Amino acid sequence: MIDNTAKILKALGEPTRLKIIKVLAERELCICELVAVLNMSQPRISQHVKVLKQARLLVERKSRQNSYLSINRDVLQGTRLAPFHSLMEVELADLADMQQENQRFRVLESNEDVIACKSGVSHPDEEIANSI
Amino acid sequence: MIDNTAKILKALGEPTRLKIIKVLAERELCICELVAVLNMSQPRISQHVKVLKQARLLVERKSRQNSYLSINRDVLQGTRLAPFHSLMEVELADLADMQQENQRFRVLESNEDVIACKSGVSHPDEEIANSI
DNA sequence: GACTTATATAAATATATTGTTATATTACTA
DNA sequence: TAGTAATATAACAATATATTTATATAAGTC
Repeated sequence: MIDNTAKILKALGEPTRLKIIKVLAERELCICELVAVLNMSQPRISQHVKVLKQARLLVERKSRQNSYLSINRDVLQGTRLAPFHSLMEVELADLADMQQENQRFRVLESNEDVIACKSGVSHPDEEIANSI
Repeated sequence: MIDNTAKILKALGEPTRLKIIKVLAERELCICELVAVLNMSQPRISQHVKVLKQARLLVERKSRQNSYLSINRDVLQGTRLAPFHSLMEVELADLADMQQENQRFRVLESNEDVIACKSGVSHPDEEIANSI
């Protein structure tokens, strides 16, 4: 119990991982979208996601080649760590630490890399295929 | 906000520090008592306590030469991180990970080192001076 | 002021973590 | 099944962390 609790708290106790959690609180995103929003290298995102998955804080849904990550509400539900709770209650748009991330998140659909990743020539996404 | 939250979660995300928090949830203790309960070296305890104080999770009360530590309820109050919350709700006595610590905690008053530390020849503690 | 005692800090070591670049893997598509 | 795209992993360097032993500091006593 001590070790598992420490593992979960440690997984949350890193700025990049907190940002991933905070962005995923908006909605499910795939790795390439996290890369675009956080403006970090793909291995860096993958490695942090791995830590969060190992702590069972994220769940993964595979669709085509994409890995969609979302918050595991079962583990995080009813959390009561005040500062974390405060962090999660603040709107992403109001979070001074994440202004750039928020900006990129808002225009995600026009991000070239994401478009290439999600609607690439090789396998157009259902939704995008329908909406275009 | 991100950085401060990460700092607090990171401070909590280490087994020894979680144990310190869990024991201090029972009652205020000085460093030498933590040393006795957790059966760890004094520098080790002091260093972890320093991290917890820097994250503002502990507050310190000085009495004679002793530093009494207690949980900063202002920071931890209303926490909502489920596994941490669960941990704090379990009785120390029921926590499989801390059976030995619990045992030492229950007999703290008969621990030689603690007696020496708190009621040493040089400056008997009020309470002990009264009770002997 | 000399001597203890409680705690803090320093120095050293071992291990862990983070981030980068390069490469592997896996799933799709043509 | 060859090629490509999305993600994972490996190898490495840089930094951070945890622990121990030894020593310093600071508060109390005589």
